[in-house]
Amino acid sequence: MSLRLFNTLSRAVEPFEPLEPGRVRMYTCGPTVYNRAHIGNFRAYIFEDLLRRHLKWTGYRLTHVMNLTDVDDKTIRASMAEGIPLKQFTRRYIDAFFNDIDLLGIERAEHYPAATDHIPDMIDMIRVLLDKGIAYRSDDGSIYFSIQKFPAYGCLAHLDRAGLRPGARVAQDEFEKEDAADFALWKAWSEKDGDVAWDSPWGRGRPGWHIECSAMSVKLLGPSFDIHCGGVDNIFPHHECEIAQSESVTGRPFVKYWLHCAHLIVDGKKMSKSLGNFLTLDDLLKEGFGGREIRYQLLATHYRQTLNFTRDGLHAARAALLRVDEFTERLRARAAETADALPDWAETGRAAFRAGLDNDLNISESLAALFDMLRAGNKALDDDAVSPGAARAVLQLLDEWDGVLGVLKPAASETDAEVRALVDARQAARAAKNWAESDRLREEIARRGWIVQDTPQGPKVRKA
RNA sequence: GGCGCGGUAGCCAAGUGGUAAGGCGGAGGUCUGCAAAACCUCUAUUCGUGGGUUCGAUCCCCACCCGCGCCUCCA
Repeated sequence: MSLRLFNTLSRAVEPFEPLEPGRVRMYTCGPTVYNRAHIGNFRAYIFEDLLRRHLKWTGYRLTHVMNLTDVDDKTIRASMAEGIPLKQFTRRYIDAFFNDIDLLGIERAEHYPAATDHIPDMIDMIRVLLDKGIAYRSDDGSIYFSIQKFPAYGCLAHLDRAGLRPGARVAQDEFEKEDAADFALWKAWSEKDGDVAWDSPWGRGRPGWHIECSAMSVKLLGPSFDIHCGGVDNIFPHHECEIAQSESVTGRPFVKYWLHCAHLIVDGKKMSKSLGNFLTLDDLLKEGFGGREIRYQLLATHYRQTLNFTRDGLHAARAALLRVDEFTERLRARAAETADALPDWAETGRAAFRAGLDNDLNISESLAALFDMLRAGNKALDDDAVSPGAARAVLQLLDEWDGVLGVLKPAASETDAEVRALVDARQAARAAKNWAESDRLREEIARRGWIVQDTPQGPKVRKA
């Protein structure tokens, strides 16, 4: 069975067939770089990372673009509040973003275009829309997209034009629009923008948010591409607007598969600053959790399901990963240099793992396959029924899986000389059956953050 | 008002018209100087509630209850 994905356009799971055989072009909405990203953002990026890795594992050549929104109301407001140039302000959060995704084991996309580097492309697109009579200029010099001119508007969100009820968030002063539902392609400069402005045929101003993604995706991936991802909140209006703009300009179908990631909640409640459960990666690292545990928890729930992020969940992730690590170590201790055939119990797991991910990235099925294999493998090791060549083959399989999950390999942890000396001293005490001294030394080692385990092969040390 | 999602063991979380994956936690056991880890066994007669369809429903249909999302720039 090959890959099937849920397409928001059809609201159904469809077989995945790229526009060009063997090649996938994918665009994912990236961060707005005005503050530190929160774990909800990372949930989306980790889902996209899983998709990306699985596509590569399947054998596709992949071009993945993730944009950086480095100009919008929030970036402008925040940089002006600090009194520093926009570019300098956003640089700080772009750096933080890359630092964070590294900590979470998120692979780099092929391109990270920044909106401010593509203003001319946006202007070109807007010009075409004006020429076609789809966009219009208002009195203040802003340009709007007329949704009346794009009958399919609403196809992604499955919203009727008639069903669009003006929400509280429609600014009251936007009287210059012909229709309240029209959206801005270009915003004329206003005092609030400070020195953030670009010249255009319609005067100074800046692009609207939606056109940024249309311009950069079409430029880097072409008029039609395979996959576009984002959080569910982007379905409307952002992605709806992208479709309207892009298809109006190119006359071609914009995106074949739209994939959207559900939100997460923290301790059963919506994440919000007022509830004090608004979490950034830094917050969790300060609490002593590692990027690997955080990645595991964010990864382990199916992407279309609301995820409940909890400290308990992080502890559960830590325990589960420890089991994986122990299993890997047991195999390593047994493995030969070269691999033989995979044992039956691993062959079963191999198929099940793959089937899970192919089924719209059903990670739960795949993790179940992993743990089923782990149990069977441990049993076989206990029974001394694993040949060195088989052990190597299973290690290779785990390596292959980790290419997709990005979470199975432990972070390298090197003991220092001091801890090693304590471990040696403890071994000496144990050999002398001096249990009191042995236990005291174990305490000593624990205080330095390490756990000693006595095994038939001698003591093993791991980070607490 | 419109569109849509979800309610499965203490917690997290899959799943299917044929009688409940997996993880964490918990209990007992094997092993161990003691631990730890690992392994074995156990831990939902039951899938929000009430009807219906069916030989059979957690899974399909209807109603209801509860929680949640979107309806113009929040992943």
